[in-house]
Formats: sequence, C-alpha cells, structure tokens
Amino acid sequence: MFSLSEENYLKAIFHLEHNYQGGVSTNALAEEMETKASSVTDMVKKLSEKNLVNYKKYQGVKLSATGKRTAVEVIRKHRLWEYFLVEKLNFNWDEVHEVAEELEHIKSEKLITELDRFLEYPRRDPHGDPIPDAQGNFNVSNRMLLAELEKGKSGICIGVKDSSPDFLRYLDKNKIVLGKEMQVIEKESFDNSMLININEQQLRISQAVAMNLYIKTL
Amino acid sequence: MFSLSEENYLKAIFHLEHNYQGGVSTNALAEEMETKASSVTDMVKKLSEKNLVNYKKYQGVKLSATGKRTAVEVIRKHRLWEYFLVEKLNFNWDEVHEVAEELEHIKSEKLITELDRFLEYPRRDPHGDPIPDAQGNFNVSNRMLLAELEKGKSGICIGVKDSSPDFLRYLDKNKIVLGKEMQVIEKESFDNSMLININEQQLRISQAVAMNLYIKTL
DNA sequence: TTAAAAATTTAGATATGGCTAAAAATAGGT
DNA sequence: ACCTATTTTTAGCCATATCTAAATTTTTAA
Repeated sequence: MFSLSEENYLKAIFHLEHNYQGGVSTNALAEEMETKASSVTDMVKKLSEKNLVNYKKYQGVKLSATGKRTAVEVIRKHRLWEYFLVEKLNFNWDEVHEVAEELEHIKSEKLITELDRFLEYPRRDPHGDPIPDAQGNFNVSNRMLLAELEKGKSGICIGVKDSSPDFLRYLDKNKIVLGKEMQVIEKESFDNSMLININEQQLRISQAVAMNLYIKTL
Repeated sequence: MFSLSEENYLKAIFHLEHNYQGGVSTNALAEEMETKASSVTDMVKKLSEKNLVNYKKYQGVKLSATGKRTAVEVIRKHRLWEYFLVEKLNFNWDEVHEVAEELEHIKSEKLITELDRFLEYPRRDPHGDPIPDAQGNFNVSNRMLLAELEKGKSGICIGVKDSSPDFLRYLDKNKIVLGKEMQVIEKESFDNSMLININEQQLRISQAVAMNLYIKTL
C-alpha cells in the first residue's frame, strides 16, 4: 500500500497539525522527520500526487481524509504494539518507542484486529496516549496538565506529554506511575515548581515536570 | 545492522545449502528470491564484501560463519513469530508465512528474547519446523517422510515439508494435524498412493502428499 | 515600499536494489 | 578438442529516498 517513508511522513504531519492549524510548514516537518527541507518538499509532492495530502507550493500541507485515516491507522498500530511490549513482554515504558516504530509498519489487518482482541481492547498506551479503535476514533477524556492544577486540588496521573526515555526514567525513579493520585501542597511562584503529595510522601516537582504530566481531576 | 534484502538473501542461501553442497548457484538463488540472476550477482558481491558469504566468480556462494549465524537468527525470529500468530492471535497455519516474513526483520534482541519466554520456549513452529534456540542450535529429532514408511508401520505426524497454503488447507480439510498417529494399511505400487489409518478412519493419500509429510516412528 | 532575512523549492548528485541486454565463462555432447 | 547451450557476469539504466547548493518566493522590518 504505502511505503515506510510515506507512512512516517503522514504520522508526522498528523502530530504537527495539532499545533499548526493552517497547514504544516516544510521546515516544521523537516525538523520532526530529522531530515532536510528539500527532502520534505520532494516527499510532500509525492504524497500530494497520491491524494494523501493537500499541498500548494510555499503554503504547507494538510492531510486529506485518506491521509488522516492512514496516519491514524499507523498510530493505532504503534500504540497497540507499545501496550503489547509492556504488558506481555516485560518492556519498560521508556524502551518501547523504537521497536514500536518498526512494528507499526507491518502490513496485515488481521494481525492488528487479533492483537487488539488478544490485549483485550486497551484504551491507552503505556504513556497514557489514547489508542484509536478500528474505526479510527480516539476516546479522548478530559485531561489537563499537572502544572494547571491549583493548590490544594488533587488529580490522577493519566499520561505524559513528553515521552523521552530521560523523562520516563525520572518518573520511574520517583515512583510516579499512571493511575496514581497526587495533590498540590504548595506552588512556588519564583520558579513555578510545586510540592505534591504522592505515595503518602511529599515530592518537589519542577515546572518542566509539571508541564509534561497529564492528570484528570477527581 | 543488515538490510531487509541482505537478510532475505542469507536466509535463502541457508535453505538452499541443504540441497546444493558445493556452493549455491546464482540461478538457484535467483529462482528462490524470485529475481534475476544479474541482481543476484550484484547482491552476492555485496554480501561477500561484508564477509557474510564466500564467493568466487562462477562458483556459487557459501555462507560464512557470520552469514550462517545471521541467517539462523532470522529463521529463529520467523518461526517464533509464526508460533505467536497461531497460538496467541488465532491465525491458521496456512496464513502465517507472509506476516512472519515481515516480522522477522524487526531489530531488537530483547523483543525476541522476551517473545521466546512469553511463548514458553517453543521447540517447533506451526509447520513442525524446529525453532533454533538463542545460541542458534536446532533440536533436530529423527524424522522421515510418510512416503518412506513401510506397510503396516505407524508413525506420528510431526511436520510438513511443503508449507504452501494449498497443501496446509488440504491437510486441514482431511483432519491431518501435527501430533496425530497414522498407520500405513496398503501401498499402491502403480501410483505410489497409500491407504492410511488416521482418526480411526481410512484415508487415501497420493504420493505427492506422502512425500511432504514428516513423521517420527513410535 | 523595498531590501534583507527566512523559508521553500529546484537542480543535480548519491546509495540501494532491481532490471534488460550483451558479453564472457563454463559445461556437455560428439 | 571443439562447438553449442547454459550459466554467470558486466554494463548501463530505472526508481526511491536521500543530500547539498543554488535559485526563488515569501516575510519582515526599516
């Protein structure tokens, strides 16, 4: 159907569309894909010829309906495989991304249908990101950043914004696990760090951390 | 490490080495890879430069130690994935090959180590072929073709030589399953067909079938 | 409003893996 | 031994997905 590169471009455009409404710029896409702008232009033309994106010179790209559907399918596969790796194969959540990047391109509808069933239809991957269902629907629940939580209020940790191994290992080290309840004891206006109550202990959290943890309020 | 093409060539050479002792010929390899002899020559040169095969012009190729190790690793991955697909994801044994051809190239040692553990260290894939262990050792048991079994003798079906979907579906249709005991009632010298006792029923088997079923004697 | 800066595209090149057609080497039969 | 048929290799070309460097368009700011 589509090449590995094409699928990766579609996925990248999908992720960037959240931040760039009026079309994803060539440079933004080049940075996301860790390649050069000229390579992006070439690929974007190809995707456009295949009607996966809408593209006009110097105007950036947007996914077409087909392009979006394809991107969501790849994301679904990626997140199901991540869940499989953590739940069945003892992977830690900071080491699944790379392998899932490869597994997401395996072409077999039955494989994914059956994997989904085998995993009992998980709703979120190990980082708390929603797994779209077979129809491409995300089950987006209301979530907010820990940084937005007011002093005294509590929430349950449901996901991470940054899922770099460094951050995930920081969370492991501090026993911050998805599903855990946390309460804001104190906010420091000087550096926007906060003191939270978690695991029946107090923990100081920097702004950088609070800006990258999703919670839902009780 | 190695490209998808390189891995597929190594696998093909490994399989062909059983029949062609003195080096695998370019044409044989071309047929196995479903490509042209000229393309094979090019690739074989590349493999030779990487010391994965020993190659001299017009003399065919043999795997080097490294080449053989790599080929066996790929075969191990292929067969573990086939087992996973059948045992965990409800695939039939005639539909696993294509998907396993893709999965076998995923690069992660941990993935395979953990998959092996998760599957509880299976010794044979769904077609009865041995799965090499992490050290690359096949646990080859003594096996023979059903066609070689004498009249009156019994054996247990342990594998298939031909694993084409057509043949596998023929076996399904006739309830010939790995692990089943079968006894030769009569051999017809005219066409080398045989009458066997299996599942408490008599069944007529053509020479083509008997030449493609592995059994072990009791 | 126009010149400099930034972003984007084009042109031309590279590497991989494959192809066709032609040349070269080997193998077989007499 | 030699001529022919088969096998294998070489030479030159194609497509994908990259890259660098140069050209072009858009944006910004004086």
